Amino acid sequence: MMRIVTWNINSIRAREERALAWTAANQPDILCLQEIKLEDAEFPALAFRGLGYEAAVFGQRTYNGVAILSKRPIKDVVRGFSDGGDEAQSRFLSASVDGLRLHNVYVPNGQAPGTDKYHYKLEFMARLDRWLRAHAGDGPAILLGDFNVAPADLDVHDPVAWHEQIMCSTVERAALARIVEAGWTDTLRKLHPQLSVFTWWDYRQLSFPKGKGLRIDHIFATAPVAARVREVKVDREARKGKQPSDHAPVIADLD
DNA sequence: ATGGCCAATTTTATTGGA
Repeated sequence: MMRIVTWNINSIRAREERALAWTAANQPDILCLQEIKLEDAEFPALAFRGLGYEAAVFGQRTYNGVAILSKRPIKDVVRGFSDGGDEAQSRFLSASVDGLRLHNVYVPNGQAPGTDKYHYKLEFMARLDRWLRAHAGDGPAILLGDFNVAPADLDVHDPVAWHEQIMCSTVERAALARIVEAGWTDTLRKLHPQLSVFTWWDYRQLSFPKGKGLRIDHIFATAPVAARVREVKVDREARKGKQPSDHAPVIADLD
């Protein structure tokens, strides 16, 4: 059994204790974090080492930053796309653990359709698509993280209210579909085709207690890995209590 | 059984998140 988790932690500094306690309790083999919001040197690697984890970090202060934590050795780390393009934002970290390739991504939010940030988001997704097609290869791999896109109306608490809004627009969904169609399986949807389940709830307006969420954090896998997936779930417990992240962890258990 | 934005910086306002 192998447990792989993605979690937008929304500042590891603000949530270090919470992240450590959750990790100790849930024992992921691999934990991929987004929005760590600090530089590599400030990442609490020692604290995670105390729980038995190695860390690969592609940090950035204030915004962004991604990390991979693993019980087994992390190899062949790629920080950013290293494709000659803009690396001003730390949003992509790729590495191998026991022959399994992991691609941890934090897609830009995009603010609102039509804005500069929206176009940046679409460019980032096109760049991710190109990078994966060029470098992902055909071995066992997982693509996971905060994609900031709800793939379908089933992933939205109120599809009418969110119609063509950020994270739900037709163009964003097409950009994600373009990435996925290269050979990635949405592991949660494979196991739960009709389940309404969310991974993010706005801090405002009692969104979490009211169930007003979106499914924007995903774990995709290539076919041989997807065949090993036994369960995928969202840990809503982690969204409760004092000072939670606005995202909940998504957990995939593989044979 | 979940709770009325939050985190970081530019810090007593502003920016970005989603």
